Amino acid sequence: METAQDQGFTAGNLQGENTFNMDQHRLEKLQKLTENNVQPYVNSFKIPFSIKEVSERFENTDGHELLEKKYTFTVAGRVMAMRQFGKVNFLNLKDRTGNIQAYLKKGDLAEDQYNVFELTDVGDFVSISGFVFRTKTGELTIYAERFSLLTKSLRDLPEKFHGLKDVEQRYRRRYVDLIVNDNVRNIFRKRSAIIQEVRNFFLSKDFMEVETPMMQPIAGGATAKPFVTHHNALDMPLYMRIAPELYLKRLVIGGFERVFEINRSFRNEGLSTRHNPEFTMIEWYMAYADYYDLMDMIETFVRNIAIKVCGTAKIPFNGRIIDLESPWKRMTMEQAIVDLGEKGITLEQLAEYDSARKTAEDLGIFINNSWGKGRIVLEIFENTVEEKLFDPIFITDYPKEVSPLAKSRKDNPEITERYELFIGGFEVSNGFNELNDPIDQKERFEKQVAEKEAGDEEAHAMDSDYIRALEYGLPPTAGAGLGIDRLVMLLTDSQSIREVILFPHMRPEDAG
RNA sequence: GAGCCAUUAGCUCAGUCGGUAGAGCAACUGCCUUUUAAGCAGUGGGUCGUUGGUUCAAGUCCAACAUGGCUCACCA
Repeated sequence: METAQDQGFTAGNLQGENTFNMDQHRLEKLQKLTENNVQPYVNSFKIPFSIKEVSERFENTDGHELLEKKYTFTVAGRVMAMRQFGKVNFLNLKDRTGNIQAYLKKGDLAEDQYNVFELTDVGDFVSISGFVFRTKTGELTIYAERFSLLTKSLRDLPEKFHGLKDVEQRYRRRYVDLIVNDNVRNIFRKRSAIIQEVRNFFLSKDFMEVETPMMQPIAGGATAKPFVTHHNALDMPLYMRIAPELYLKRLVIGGFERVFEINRSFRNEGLSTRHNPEFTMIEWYMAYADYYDLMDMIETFVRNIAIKVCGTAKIPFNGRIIDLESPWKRMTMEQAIVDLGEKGITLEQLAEYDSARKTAEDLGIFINNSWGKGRIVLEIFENTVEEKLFDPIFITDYPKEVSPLAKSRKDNPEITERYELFIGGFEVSNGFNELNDPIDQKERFEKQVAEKEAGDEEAHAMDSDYIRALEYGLPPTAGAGLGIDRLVMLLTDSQSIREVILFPHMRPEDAG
């Protein structure tokens, strides 16, 4: 049998280097185990039942019946706590489904197994076979008749009571965070459930799930700086996608009238509690629908997901309750500025460039000379209204100037048929009737290209193939994106996006 | 990119006016046959983020740097 020593992996030489700062006592135990021909890392171990299956089966069985019937099971998991009490020992075992207590008594176990147990630490993976009983306090417990070590852990877990709190260490060692902080585990379980519910909703509406390129020759579909990479064999630059939008609409043109993609996108911008360089969203496109249909869909599925995942549509967030249950408000951007923004602003002030600019400047908002009225109105909205939007609200009638891919209204070409959804003070979703006039689209791209040449790194590049695709004909289509990370933040009462991303981006630990 | 705050034992944290580094948990050694933040007695554990500076003397004061958090800017 190959031992740790054969692999040059001994306590002695690890202590000598001590590169990994492992616990010396654990290394000594590891060495003793290998000296006694006990595998500290077994190759394979299979168990028929999870801890939850065992504990749920007997949760209503009283102690007398358990002693009489002696139901015997094998469980496996990580040792989370050990309490020695004379010749008996209690340990808490944890697997993906839950916790159960085990009881080990010296003399009841074969001596060689008890010797292995004595070399076991909190953090090790073990398996225990025995019958189920209840302790004096009534706690369901496995009475160990067989014990084996499955995997030795060489590092101490954080303290049992306070756990791991240091935010930096929690993100850098998310695995430890997940081992000891059940609330963190639950956030990511909820995240997974939310994504499944989103997927199920669209599948149930006859949408097709697709995958489009993450590396693109032209990064389009949003206003954002892309990450750049390079393809060696083709000797060409490639951009990490900032949105899947233009590819998804090509698919609608190709006849897939209802498509969605749960996608990771990448934006080369600053980090914040609401921005991670890579983030997850869902985009969906639906032919023969308009942006009112999109708003109806979102309201339905977000409310239903909240009920399914949180058990209620009135969810706690940042010390308040967000009401997802009542019908969601819809309001035009200019009306929102008047009703919800700084007092004293009128619709008339927002109607013309000069008065809108003066209104903005009076509010201390910086105005670039190249901006038109639409951009100025958006700035006023973002500065005075956005953070106040706590309960869900759809803001509609976005200016054409800031909506290069949305269709203009027939009665007012400067306004697009578009909404943005705000919940909890930030944007969660954005959707609109898709611009399908290739000539109009080409003109808007050209305008963006001019802005790009003037120095705006976030302006759209010309995507000639997309124009060509539109020339074949895109049916009347509505499309939307919804930030999954932000939805998860809302439904888990997380104030930082990094709390809902398993491995948020960090600078290297050893920098400098 | 800017401002503010933090960094002390494996973890959670104290550390007063600048005067030789502390606690709890964890670990280790004993005792204890139904404990559960078990208990009792004892032991070991530190480059106080890094590098400079001031001072007789720095965890403590100053500066720079590193990492993180929050706020702002950019953005979804």
